[in-house]
Amino acid sequence: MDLKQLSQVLGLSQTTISRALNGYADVSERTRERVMAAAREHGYRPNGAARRLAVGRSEAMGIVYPTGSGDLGDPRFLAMVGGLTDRCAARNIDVLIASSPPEGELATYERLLRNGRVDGYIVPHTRRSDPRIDYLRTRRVPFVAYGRCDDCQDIAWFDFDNEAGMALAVAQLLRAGHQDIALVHAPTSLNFAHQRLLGYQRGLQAAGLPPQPQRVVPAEFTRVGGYQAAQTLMQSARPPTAIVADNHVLGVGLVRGLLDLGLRLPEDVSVIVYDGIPADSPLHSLGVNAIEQPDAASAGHCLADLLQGLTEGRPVDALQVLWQPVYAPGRTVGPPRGA
DNA sequence: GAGCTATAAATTCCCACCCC
DNA sequence: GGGGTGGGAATTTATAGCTC
Repeated sequence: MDLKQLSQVLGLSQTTISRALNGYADVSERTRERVMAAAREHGYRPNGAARRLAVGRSEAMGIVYPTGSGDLGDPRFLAMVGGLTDRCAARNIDVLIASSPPEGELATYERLLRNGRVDGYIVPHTRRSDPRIDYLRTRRVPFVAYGRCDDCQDIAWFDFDNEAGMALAVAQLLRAGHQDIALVHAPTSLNFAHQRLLGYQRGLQAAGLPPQPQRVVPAEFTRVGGYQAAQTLMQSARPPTAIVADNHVLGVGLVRGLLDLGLRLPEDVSVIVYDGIPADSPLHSLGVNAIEQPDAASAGHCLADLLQGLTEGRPVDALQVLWQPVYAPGRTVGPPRGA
């Protein structure tokens, strides 16, 4: 049943029915109740396409992820999306996930907007200099960055304190007696990797240790990257006594690589993985020490709330949220070998 | 084939009507 | 006269159908 048919059933205009159902104050309570009851009885639901046409909104928000990033196999990303979807669904907003080749991301953002498919965006995996953010800022499209960038004072964002988290990891290893700590990190064009590198340097500096650039190993943002980094570090003439992986994708590969080299954790080398080993990995049972960003689903809720705040016109500086990561003890940090 | 018109379904601005 | 109530018409974009 459509609006026209419902209006014929009730003997009221389409206007009155629409306003009664949408909570307008200039409809009497008696008429509203009558309309609501008839809508329930006849199973009336506004036609979504027509509604979107009339209000000029898609009532959907988008996430564009580059193909090959591995996000859809990432339990943390999926948990965040789950939380985001739950919160948006309660507001009758859909979450549209679009994949795009990395070189075609901006075109995908543009296409979804032009076709009226989304009203706003969540921008994941922010980069220090991020053309997606520059584009959305120019187009004046509501968006929330999931992560910060170098120039993010005037945008809404949600992030974890990556620098503090990595400094915390280094402090834990120092406390266990390690002085020779390596970092395996994702490309520092990604903002989180840049901040975690700063945290690593800050952690050493706080302990009065000199910078150890030879212990900083850049890797591809893949499990293979972590695996190769394990070999690079541990097959060198003087391997480190401890390693921190700056994310769980690299971390899984790193731990697999260390085990394949016949090394014992923590007797031969101590390991901390930022974000931890995902529960769906066979390596999860090792109990790898971690820096954790608790409750990804709540992060999704927060992102939805920030986007809502943006569309309600709240000031941007009230829409910048930084959560603190925590240290999760495990069984892969011990005293340095030979100690 | 080009150009114009009608139509779809819902929202919403503006206004008319009714009754106290 | 004014508040409460409800209706007319414009609006949105894509598309089918019609005329020339």
